[in-house]
Amino acid sequence: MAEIAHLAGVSAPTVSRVLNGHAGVALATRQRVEAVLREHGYRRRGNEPAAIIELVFHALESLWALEIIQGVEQVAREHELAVVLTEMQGRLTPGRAWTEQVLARRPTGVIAVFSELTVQQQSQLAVRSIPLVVLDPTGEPLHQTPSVGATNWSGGMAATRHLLDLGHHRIAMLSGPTQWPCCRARLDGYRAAMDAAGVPVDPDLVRVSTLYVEGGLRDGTELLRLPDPPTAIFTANDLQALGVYEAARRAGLRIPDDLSVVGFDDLSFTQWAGPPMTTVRQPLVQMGAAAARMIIALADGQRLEQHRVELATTLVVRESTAPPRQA
Amino acid sequence: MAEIAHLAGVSAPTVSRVLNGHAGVALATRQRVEAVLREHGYRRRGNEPAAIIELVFHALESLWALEIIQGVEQVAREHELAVVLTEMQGRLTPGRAWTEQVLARRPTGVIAVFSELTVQQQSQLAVRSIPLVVLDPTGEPLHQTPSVGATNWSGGMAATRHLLDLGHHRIAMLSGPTQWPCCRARLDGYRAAMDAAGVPVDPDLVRVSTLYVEGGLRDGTELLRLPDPPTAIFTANDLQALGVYEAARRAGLRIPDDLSVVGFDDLSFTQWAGPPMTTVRQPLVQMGAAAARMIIALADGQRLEQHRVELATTLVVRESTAPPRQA
DNA sequence: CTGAAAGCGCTTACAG
DNA sequence: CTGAAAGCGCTTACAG
Repeated sequence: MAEIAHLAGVSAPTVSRVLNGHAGVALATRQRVEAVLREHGYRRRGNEPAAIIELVFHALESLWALEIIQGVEQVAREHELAVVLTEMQGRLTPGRAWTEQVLARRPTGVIAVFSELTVQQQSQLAVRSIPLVVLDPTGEPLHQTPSVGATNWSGGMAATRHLLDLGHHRIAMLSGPTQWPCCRARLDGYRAAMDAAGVPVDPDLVRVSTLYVEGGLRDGTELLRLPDPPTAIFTANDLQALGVYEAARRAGLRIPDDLSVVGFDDLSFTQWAGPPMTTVRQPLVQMGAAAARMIIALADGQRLEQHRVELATTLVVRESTAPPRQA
Repeated sequence: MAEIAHLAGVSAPTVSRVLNGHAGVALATRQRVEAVLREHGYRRRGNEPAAIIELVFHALESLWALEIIQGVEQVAREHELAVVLTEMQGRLTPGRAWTEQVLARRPTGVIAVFSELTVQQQSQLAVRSIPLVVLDPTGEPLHQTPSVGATNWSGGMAATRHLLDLGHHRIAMLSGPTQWPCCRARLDGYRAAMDAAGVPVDPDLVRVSTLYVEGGLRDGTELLRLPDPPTAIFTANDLQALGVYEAARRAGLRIPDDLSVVGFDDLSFTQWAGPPMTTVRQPLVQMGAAAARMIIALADGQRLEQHRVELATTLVVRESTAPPRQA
């Protein structure tokens, strides 16, 4: 520490303050010290990283989260790392309390799922050489933060092409909030497939909804009430698709006879839905495992081959899609 | 440490040597120091129990697990405790590696869900004053181990009475493995309701199945193929019920017109099933929270008011139950 | 916002 | 085998 202080041209107490995230250090000083700490891969003595991976979720609500957890658990188990799970009750950025506790635990690494850390939080981790990997980033991924995702654009494209191939033209897209890259990519994939097929996209048929059953029910109902309703709806996730199922049921429409529906994720219940759902599979377990492996590689001082890993999606055709009635 | 040294009439370096097991301390001195250390419950600084709750699951597969996790997270968050999650890949007893790692972590407490620890594991925790609470024990609950569950017997009774009240007589029960107390209690509740109504239980209509969709599908199919099939099926959990939905669909039967189905758990997808499922609600989030609160109380040295806590189940009537066709 | 000084809870090297 | 002294790697309280 004395060495760091000397190199940064400050005193030991100042380095101490930076390390512990205490307030009352000028920004410039803090940055200078942080730079030296980073260069030197500084580690407090006796304070090797704990055999812990921190796993933060914005929310723990759906099977989606559970599959990711399983993937992380799997790799963590192989490396004898404990998994500390935190849920943020829907918030996308962890609070101060979380940061403090994580820094105190000195984990081997942090995986943030569907969330983002502030620049300050990221630098606090970086200073302590705690690697960070984001799974399905919600913000503009900072070019430096390693992240894992799925080939959402291709998935959107495959789903839409499947519907086009069945003969559908009035294909609606229920998107998730488009500021989230994963949702935006699915929507873009849909548009790309429509364009490629020369089918114009009717703006009335594209809706931004929430990623829950309720969103699918509400916006699905509106779509079905249109004067010229869609014959097929591609949704941004399986929960939304389930909402569309319910909207169809209430409208007295049968799936797939009167309406085709495609989901996204392939959570386990989709195969037991009535009817079994055609959906785009995301390999969530593998995505969790990939993120954990990246953490381990980074903690080991290795350089990542790629900062952004995208695992392949695959279209799973089941019984919720069929040619349109008129065709 | 200075205090210990003073009380033992030695210097700090000597205490240090004893603590670190260094050679070169006279036996008598060592014993005197050790005695004082023990009396004072000396903890090297940084060796208090970690602010961690260990949460072990036999498996992380269903929303069932996720709700319990949420409850534990909630209480842990309030008390600034981290939750370390372990999945045992289906095994009901954790292995040696887990035990070693947990002992090294010195958690505030351990919650074992749908699983059991060996007597040795329990005593290793007890010796270190690490409290243990079991949620839905799978074995004969050792009378001393605190546990949390739901009123499964009453739930089974309520579900069955609901079907009887609708006019059903040929009511089947798809049970889970009956060596597990929660499953056994649901089955007993079913029998009790049937007996109370004076309706004899046809042994052909009681099956022990697995707690998964596949089990419900397989055994539900068999039930429906009986010469005199049931008009209603009460299942041991929602996944099984979903399997029965599929069995009915394949048999060309409509729910609830041709067959009534009651689930157990009230996982979120049940309200979006086709048709929305009548089921017995277990307050899983609260059960997780209750287990965490027991851990905190025990770690705090409090005595538990009761060693076994059972939270109330409630029947949620939706659209999968109706009077039998013949009635 | 920063550093010199003092303090903390140890451990180490050395003298006896 | 033991302790006084020095040292280590910090953190804290205070003065400027």
